[in-house]
Amino acid sequence: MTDVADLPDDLPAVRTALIEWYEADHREFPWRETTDPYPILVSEIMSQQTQLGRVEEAWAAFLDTWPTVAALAEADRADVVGFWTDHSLGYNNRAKYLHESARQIVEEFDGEWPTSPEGLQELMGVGPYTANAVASFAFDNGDAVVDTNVKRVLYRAFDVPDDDGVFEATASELLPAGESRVWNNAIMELGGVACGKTPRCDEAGCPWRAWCHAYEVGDFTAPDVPTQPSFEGSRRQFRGRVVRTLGEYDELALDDLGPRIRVDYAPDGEYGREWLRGLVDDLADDGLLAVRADGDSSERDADGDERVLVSLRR
DNA sequence: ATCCCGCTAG
DNA sequence: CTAGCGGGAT
Repeated sequence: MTDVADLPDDLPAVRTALIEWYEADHREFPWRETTDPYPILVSEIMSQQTQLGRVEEAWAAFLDTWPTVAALAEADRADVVGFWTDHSLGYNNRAKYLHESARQIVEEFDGEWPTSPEGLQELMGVGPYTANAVASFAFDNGDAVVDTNVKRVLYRAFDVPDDDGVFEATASELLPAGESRVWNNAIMELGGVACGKTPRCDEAGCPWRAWCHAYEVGDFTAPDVPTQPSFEGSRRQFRGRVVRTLGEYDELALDDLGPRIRVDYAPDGEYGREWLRGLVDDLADDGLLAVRADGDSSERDADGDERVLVSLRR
C-alpha cells in the first residue's frame, strides 16, 4: 500500500467545498460542454504543455476540419501535422499521436471508445493523465488526475510530500467516488485560477483556506518542476522550423531546406548537410517526415552523394 | 527567463 | 529511470 498523506478528518466537507466553489463559478471552455470523447481527447492532447487560452481557437478549427474520429483517421498525417504547426501548438509529435489514436479507435476498437482509464491508455499518446481526464470528462468514469496543477494544490494544501506515488494515492483518496467528472474539473480549476504559481487565495475565494497548510503558515512553495533547457538555438527549435517549412512545400532537397531554417546554413559547414540530415532522420524516425533518395541519379551533390528529398509524411 | 491540464522511447 | 520534444505568453 502506497503512502497516503494525512488529509483533514472531515473529507466530505473538503470535497463539498471544492465542488460548490467550482459549480458556483468557473471558466467556460467549449470542451466542458460535451461528453463526446473525441472532442475531449482533442482538447486534452492539445492542452498538454500548452496554455488553455491558446487551445480554444485551434480546438474549434480542428473539429471543423475533422469533425469525427473517423474523419481524422482518414486524414493524411501531413495535414494533421501541418495543422498543428499552423496553429503553433508545439510538440508536433502530439499531432501524430492524435492521428494514430483516431486510427486505433476506428481499426482496433471498431469505432467503440474504451470507457476506462486502462482501456484509454491503449491509445497512442494517452498516458495516465490523459486517460483519467477522458474517462472522467466523457464517461464520468475516471480516477483522480494528477498533473502539475494537482500536485501543487496537494503539496500546498495538505503538505503532501513531493513524490509521485504519494501524490497519486492522495489524489485518489480525495476523489469522491463516482464523481470524477466534476471533481477533476474542479481540482484542476483550483490549480489554474486560485492556486497557481502565484497563489490568489482570497481573490479567487479558495474553498480550502480553512484546511490549507500553506495558507496557514504563509509558505506557498510549489514542487520543483524540471526546467527545460533554453529553447532559443535548441534542436527543438530547428525541428520546428523544418516541419513548418515543409508544410509550405511538397518536397525539398536538403540544400534547399537548410537555408530556410537557418541563415548560417552551409552544406559543408558545422551546421550543414550532415547536421540537417541527422535532424531530418530523427523527424522521420518520429513518423513526422518522409525521407527519400532522388530517383534521378543525375542529381547528385558536390560530394557525389545521391540527393535526398524530404517532405511531410502522408 | 519561466511557465504551460505529459508522453514515448531508450 | 531520464532525455527529448515547440512555441506563444508573461
